[in-house]
Amino acid sequence: MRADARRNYDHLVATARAVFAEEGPDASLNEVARRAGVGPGTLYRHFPTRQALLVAVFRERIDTLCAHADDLAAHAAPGEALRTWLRAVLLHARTDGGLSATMASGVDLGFDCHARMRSAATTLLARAQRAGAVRAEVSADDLFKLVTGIAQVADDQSEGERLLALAVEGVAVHPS
Amino acid sequence: MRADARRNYDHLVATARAVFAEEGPDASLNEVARRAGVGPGTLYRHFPTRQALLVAVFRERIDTLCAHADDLAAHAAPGEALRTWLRAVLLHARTDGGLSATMASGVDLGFDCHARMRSAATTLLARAQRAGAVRAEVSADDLFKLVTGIAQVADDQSEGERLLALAVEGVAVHPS
DNA sequence: ACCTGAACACCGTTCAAGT
DNA sequence: ACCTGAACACCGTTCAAGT
Repeated sequence: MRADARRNYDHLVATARAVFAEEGPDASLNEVARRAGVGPGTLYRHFPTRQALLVAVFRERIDTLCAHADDLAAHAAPGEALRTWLRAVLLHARTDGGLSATMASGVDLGFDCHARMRSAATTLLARAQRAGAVRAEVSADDLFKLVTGIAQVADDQSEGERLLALAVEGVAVHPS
Repeated sequence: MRADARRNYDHLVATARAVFAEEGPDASLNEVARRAGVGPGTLYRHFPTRQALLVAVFRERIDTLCAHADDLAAHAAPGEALRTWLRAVLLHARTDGGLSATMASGVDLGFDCHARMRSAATTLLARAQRAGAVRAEVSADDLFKLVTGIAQVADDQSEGERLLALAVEGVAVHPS
């Protein structure tokens, strides 16, 4: 990779991060290119699709979430570890909406973003299920879909957490 | 309202129904106008916003859902009535995606669409709560947000119903 | 190799001009 | 009154021409 190409690549990612944060994941790609000071063609050369650009931007966040999952698996009670992680996923999905779509899309991207998230979720989920805290028939994908669905309709994080808690505990009353 | 205006209005609604069904709620309004054989200005004159057009299209469906709710309130067991209705709402929200956004948006539209859905939901919900079948702290808006969130991420109706059942019964295991 | 930016086919929206 | 459709400012995407 030539030096100027590398520089453009990095600068595009940084600019895209800012633009997505400001205007959401539907922001104009032409504007990203404009603000990065390159032609639109350069953006498309590096990132043939909007998804590709989103993934580049979110990569570290996904790393962070996975690390958080490892930490919780090592130090927190099974049920609470899963709940806490889902709230963290919700926060990220809400903050930059694109992450949400990216996770729920199921399409596997250039690198193993989806796979890593799935594996982090599976670890926490299996642990909670072994402890008898979560229904056996629940899958990691179920959880992602619920969280990303909630992320898309919640007006703010606290409403999102409320809905998430509702889904986790159940809308229905259970005989106790 | 002049006769040609009335005719255009009706034809636009019918065309929009078809176009939204084909291409989803983000379909091009210019194309709706084109297929209806009128200028884009005419569309905007009748429906100043996309929401206004969506509401006109979905009006009957909303009527149907409300009637369904009344029927269930009269004939089904409280908890099951609510569940059945939520599945019906999910189906409609999934079928024409716009209904989903319309309901969750919370903005009150020209006519009482949102209010009527809310009242239908509240009736079924209150009944289920009185019967002790649903948590007391759950609100009608909570239910709409959950259903519409699920509608947006579910790939098909059966997956949606699965997620809905999960949220209603709860992801967590409850001591019994 | 890589970048540029004009160009294309679209979009939503407006508004002068017509009937 | 109501409709028309050209016009404007955008968008995503491509691709010949440059360095």
